Amino acid sequence: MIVGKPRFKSREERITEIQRAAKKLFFEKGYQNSTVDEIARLLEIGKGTVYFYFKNKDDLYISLMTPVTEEMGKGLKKFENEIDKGKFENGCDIIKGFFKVFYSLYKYDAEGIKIVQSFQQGDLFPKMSSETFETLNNLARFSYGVMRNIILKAKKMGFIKKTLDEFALADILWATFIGVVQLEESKFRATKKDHLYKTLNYAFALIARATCDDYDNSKIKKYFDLRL
Amino acid sequence: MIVGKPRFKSREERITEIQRAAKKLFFEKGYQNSTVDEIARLLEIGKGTVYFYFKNKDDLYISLMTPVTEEMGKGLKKFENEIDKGKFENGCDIIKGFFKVFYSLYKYDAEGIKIVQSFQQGDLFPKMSSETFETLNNLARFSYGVMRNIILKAKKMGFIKKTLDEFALADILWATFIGVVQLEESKFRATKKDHLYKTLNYAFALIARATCDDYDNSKIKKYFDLRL
Amino acid sequence: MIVGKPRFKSREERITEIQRAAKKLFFEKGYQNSTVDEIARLLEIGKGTVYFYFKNKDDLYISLMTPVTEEMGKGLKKFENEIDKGKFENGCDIIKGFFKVFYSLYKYDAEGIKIVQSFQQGDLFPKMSSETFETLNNLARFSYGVMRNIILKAKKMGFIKKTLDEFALADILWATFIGVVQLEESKFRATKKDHLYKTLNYAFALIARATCDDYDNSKIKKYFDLRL
Amino acid sequence: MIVGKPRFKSREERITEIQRAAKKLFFEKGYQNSTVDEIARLLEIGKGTVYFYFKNKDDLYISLMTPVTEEMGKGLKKFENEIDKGKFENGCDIIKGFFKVFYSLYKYDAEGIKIVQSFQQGDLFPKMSSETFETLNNLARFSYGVMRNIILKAKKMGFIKKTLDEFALADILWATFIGVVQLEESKFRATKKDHLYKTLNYAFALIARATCDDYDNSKIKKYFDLRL
DNA sequence: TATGAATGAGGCTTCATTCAT
DNA sequence: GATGAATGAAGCCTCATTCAT
Repeated sequence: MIVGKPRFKSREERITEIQRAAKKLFFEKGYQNSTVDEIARLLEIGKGTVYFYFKNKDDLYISLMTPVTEEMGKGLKKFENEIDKGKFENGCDIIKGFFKVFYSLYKYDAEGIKIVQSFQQGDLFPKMSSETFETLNNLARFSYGVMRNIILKAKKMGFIKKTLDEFALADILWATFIGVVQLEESKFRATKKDHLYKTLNYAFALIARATCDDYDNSKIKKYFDLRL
Repeated sequence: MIVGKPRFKSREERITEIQRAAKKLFFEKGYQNSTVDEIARLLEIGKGTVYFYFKNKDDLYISLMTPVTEEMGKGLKKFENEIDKGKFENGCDIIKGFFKVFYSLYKYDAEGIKIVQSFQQGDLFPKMSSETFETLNNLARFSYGVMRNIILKAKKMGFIKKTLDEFALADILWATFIGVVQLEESKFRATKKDHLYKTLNYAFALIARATCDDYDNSKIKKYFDLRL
Repeated sequence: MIVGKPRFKSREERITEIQRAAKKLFFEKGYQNSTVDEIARLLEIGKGTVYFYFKNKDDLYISLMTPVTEEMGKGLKKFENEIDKGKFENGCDIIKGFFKVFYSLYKYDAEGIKIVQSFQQGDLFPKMSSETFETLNNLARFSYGVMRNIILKAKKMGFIKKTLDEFALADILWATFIGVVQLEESKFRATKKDHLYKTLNYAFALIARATCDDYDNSKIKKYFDLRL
Repeated sequence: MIVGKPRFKSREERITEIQRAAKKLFFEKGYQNSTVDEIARLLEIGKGTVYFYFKNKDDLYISLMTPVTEEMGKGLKKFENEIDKGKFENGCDIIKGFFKVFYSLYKYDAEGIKIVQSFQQGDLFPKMSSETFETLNNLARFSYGVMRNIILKAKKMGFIKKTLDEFALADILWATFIGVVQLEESKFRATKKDHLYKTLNYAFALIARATCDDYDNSKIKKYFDLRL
């Protein structure tokens, strides 16, 4: 049996390296169109090495969701803390805060977000172990919890209308983010024109205007830099 | 004239039948997890028959997008005509109109929408012939055109703010729809609770409030049956 | 995708053909050293064809046990019937009868017997579905039942000693058969000399002498053609 | 002289340790279903260490046959010596002597016997170097030689019939042992009831009765503790 | 001596697609 | 038109073996 020279790297390096390559491929061609073989070839490592660090292809795939999911939790928590410290002055500011957290997330890991989306689309359910499913769901639930808390605080501080439903609003904020990302990426593939920032900003400006009690156009102008 | 029962189903019938079965399976298990064999078995027809009517599996898959895409075009066109006939009285009404078109579309063909989404996510690009791609893109562009026209008309009629960007708004309407559908379906799989109508209605109510010059809460109440 | 010409055979033919090839390979090289690929190549059929008729490699393997197991049941049942018809005249005759059933089984399907042996050795337990396991166990239990019945009848007819334990004797008859087959095959591989018939006959002659009340050397001579 | 604890185990210790672990695994799950990794993990040593002491997996496997094969040779030789010293008084005693050697062998190393069996079944032939094959064959031939010698001596001493064929009888003794072990282990796996001793004893009692000139039931009773 | 990360040949299995009937 | 047996490329995964440390 012929075995090539092993070139050693630290566990962390390898894992990151493999995840990066996997993400690149998954992003370009979709999960099902990417093969483990290709990931290995891309890194010039053996196929077996991938399986040394990940139980199977799905495990690798799902591991890509964790960083972005955790990052979202962290970002939202930090956001909440800053609200507690009085760093936000009105509702527009709060909605802009959501925008910033989400857009940072996109900048941090666009591929990861795509994977979360495809996870949400349910294409992986049959293949996932129920533990993994639970882990991911817990992370997601945590983020939702923080989002709702933030909305409740904003209501209490009189920044947004007290009549708003924090469950619906949290859903809509996230859904809008995901929907716009998906749409703009699709358009980008066809036209090579990147309107993500602009459109996302516009969408959150609309939400700001709709949710803030005391809004006037000057605030929209200030926080979103546009006139509605 | 008396005619005996036809031994074979008509071309149209067969095609519809196969598409229905395929859609069901694709919806339940995803494209890659459904096999042509399974589709045929579901219909109790031979596998070869599927290939008689569709060039290949991808062709079948892509064909499922057409009805929903066309239906959207038709729905929006009809909407536009009704505006021209003066059937809408204000901006809330218009946004509610969009909601109705989109929600009808969902009722008409939820699976089809999922397929459009996965198309937008780019999972099929490598497999699609450029002609098919063009056909679908044209249908999509048509719908976008109608949406923008409607927004322009609403602006002209003074129903919504003149400062609004019809390109951004059309994107956001569609993105919000897609994002909410995806999110709520994902939640439905986990919780079996269906909040789609409620959340979608809430989202469009927010957009209505944000976009209509003259809104007051009574109109939101009237058209969306809720208080913001 | 390039697909070769299909050459059609009847379901039965194909199954038999595949089983024959598999048996040949398994016999020559053992289960684990035979590949599905090789079976297909041997028959000049596609690998997929094997999987069209057998759920998986184990299923194919296990299917090879059925004929020999059934044949044994049939052989023993026939033997029992003949005893009922008074066709056997003494204990030596009965033991010779067992010899004949077993040796015919070997002639009928030597490879199948080897597979039964390796099954008994437990190398397949982890891989077998519990239903298959049950099916095979039931067939085996049936044969054991018939063997014990025959022994009981022989006791009742005064052919063999009444003190004999039919459970132990049934076990020993089968164990001796299996043990001798295994040993002589092993020797055959090394020396190319086939002593199976001779040794098996000798072994059953010994058992005959040990179990029959009324034996004398002339009966051993008559039924086993040798002097002890 | 005071000596510090050795940091590393001695060569002999390591080898024995690895063999013990390997035997345990091979016995439980079969050769092909056991991995080198698992053996190493069981011992909490590195996989490479196994390869330091054994050329490869097959080498390790085959090495497991040596102790039991040697032990058999020793046991039979000791048996022969005792016969020479006049410690056996009749044929039943001799056959019981064989039983004792074989059953001790089983107690000494049941797993080893299983491996010898699978070797006899030929599952390892393709993988074995011809030197190893020769070594093992020589050991086996030696044991057979001793067995035949014992039988010849027993004949000369008038303990067993002079007409008996020592070649056939040696084969049958070993084959019966192997066959019963295999059968009873198989039954044990299914029923958890251990009848090995009982059945083996019964089988050798039958052989005793068949081979000894002067037997009467009291001797069977004395040496095998049962009535035939 | 001992380790364990790395390798890649090789096996099993799936399934889109074809084509003789 | 309709069928389904046959195909084989292609993918996933295992694991014996190596070798730098």
